[in-house]
Amino acid sequence: MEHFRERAASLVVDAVAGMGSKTALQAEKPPEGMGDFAFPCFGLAKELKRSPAELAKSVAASIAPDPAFSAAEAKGPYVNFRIHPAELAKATLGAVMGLREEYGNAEPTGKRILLEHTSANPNGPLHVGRARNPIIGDTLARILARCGNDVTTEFYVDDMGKQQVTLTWGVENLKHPGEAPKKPDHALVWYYQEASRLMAEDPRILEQIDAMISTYEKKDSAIAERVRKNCQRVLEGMTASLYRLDIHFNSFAWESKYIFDGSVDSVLERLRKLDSTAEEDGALYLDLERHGITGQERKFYLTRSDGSSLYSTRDMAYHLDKLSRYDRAIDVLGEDHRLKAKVVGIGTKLLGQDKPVEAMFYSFVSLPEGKMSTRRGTVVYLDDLIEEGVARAREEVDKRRPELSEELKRGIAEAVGTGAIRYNIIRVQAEKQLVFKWEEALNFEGNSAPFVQYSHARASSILRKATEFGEYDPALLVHPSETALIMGIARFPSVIRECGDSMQCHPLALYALELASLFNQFYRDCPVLAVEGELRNARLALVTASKFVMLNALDTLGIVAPEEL
RNA sequence: GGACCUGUGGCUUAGCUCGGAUAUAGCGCUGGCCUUCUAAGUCAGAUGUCUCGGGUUCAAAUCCCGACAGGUCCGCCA
Repeated sequence: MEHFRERAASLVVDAVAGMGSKTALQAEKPPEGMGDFAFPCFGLAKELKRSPAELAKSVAASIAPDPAFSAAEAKGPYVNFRIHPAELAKATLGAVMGLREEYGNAEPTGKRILLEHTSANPNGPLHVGRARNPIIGDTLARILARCGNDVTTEFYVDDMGKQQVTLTWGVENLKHPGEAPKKPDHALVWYYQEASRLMAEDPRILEQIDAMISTYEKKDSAIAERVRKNCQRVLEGMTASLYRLDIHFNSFAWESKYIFDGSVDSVLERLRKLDSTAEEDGALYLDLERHGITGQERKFYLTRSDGSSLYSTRDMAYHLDKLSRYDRAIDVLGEDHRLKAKVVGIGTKLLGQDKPVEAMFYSFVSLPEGKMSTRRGTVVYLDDLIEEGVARAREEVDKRRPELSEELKRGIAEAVGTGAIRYNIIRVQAEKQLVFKWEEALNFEGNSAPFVQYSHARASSILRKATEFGEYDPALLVHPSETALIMGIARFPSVIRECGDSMQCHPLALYALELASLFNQFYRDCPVLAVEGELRNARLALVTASKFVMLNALDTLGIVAPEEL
């Protein structure tokens, strides 16, 4: 596709040069039925003082004939190119058949990227608000990997915060009234909620917890041990939930490590020497005024009066460590972290690290009745969403495919239920606020994962019934539905690249939907198994290619593509 | 009060980086399509002051300024 675009652009440049201008016209997508690339002539018209429509005509007339295009003509003030369908079919199908699962992948960049995501406080199970992070993070990791990078994913475990100490206090001082749930994150969250409640009521409990924190920060390894043990258990529960969504981490980084190994101390020592930092009552702060942040936000504290470190300071130590080991460090963060991330980046830069701290942000998911809060228990847990999704998918499978084996039905239900959840989160721009609604989160039709999975299954079904096919002639694929589908397939590599460059996932979800829709139109218009001879071979090749690209798109979204639905 | 993000048919949403020809799709609504490779599909139709007001431009959903609404942050918490 890019090849054709560049070819068209260069033909236009040549034609325009003949008219005495060096302006490079930008190709854009014309409306339906007007060809494949359009070059507007308004800018050129101004330069040459001629009317755009008249100019388009003379540009079109002086374009050299090229086998890649079946037409290059003026349409009003535009010069429109139509790609030769046979040429497009040949180039596109050839590429997919050669690369198969790798089609769409970019050349290796040689870059090592550390992608930090999820990093949820281990004080209870993941809820659907927090779930936006791992789903975006994992999808972005898959996109960046297909963009040719060597990607490592990491979960930063906050085992030093008040929330974790509160949880530990609860576990050590309270007794669960009934039978605790089996899954460790669900078992432990009660202690956190109950301890938070008691702490708010009884100042003596608050004192005890504060005392634990203070001892902990003086590098008390016994307390560290106790807190970490509980974090570890909650973490096991979280990773089990994410495992079901096919989300895994290459590594875990523990916040306390950076305290105990002295790296936070050394960071503080170096920060203290900077002109940008100052002290107030013994507390060190970064003056952000010269970094364009004014007003009440300008003093950003790095330590308390007693010299102990704060969260963002430890985060600087962590990011310096990441940047020293990788070419790029990217964080997936909730929008509440915007200022903190900016300051961490300022800090690492001041300490001589020129690589930026890159981040992408998402807005929160709320419930129709308001915000989600683990402490207050006003949440929908990710585990419940997955259970419900898979159960509803199972009902559909039972209804539609009663003849399938139990094993197949179970597999399809799992793929559809979890796929629908991932797709629903990723399909919208990350910066948009989301209100969680069951019927949207578990949508199985229209703009959804099952829609794409269904098209993939249709393709698989055709190929299952076809005998082997050998040579095919792409030039036979000239039906408008075939050409449109091939055009869609040809776009995949640039969609992947665009997502990687802009660190956005939703264009890929929308692309997968479009491709599936194009396949459905082809399916409607062009019988495959019922036609004879050469055309059948060519269409089987197109079905094969479509299946690979739907598979690759779904795989990049972390969604399973079953052979049957 | 200051800073950042978001505002597109009844609902959800793409397009905004890089201004161009009829503003994208889904849900819902109206009416069609299963002796034809899986109807979780498909076709047709209705539904839009692109939050509002200015400005720049031959041309603004898109760029600039100002309002308004929702979210987030502004703690020696995380």
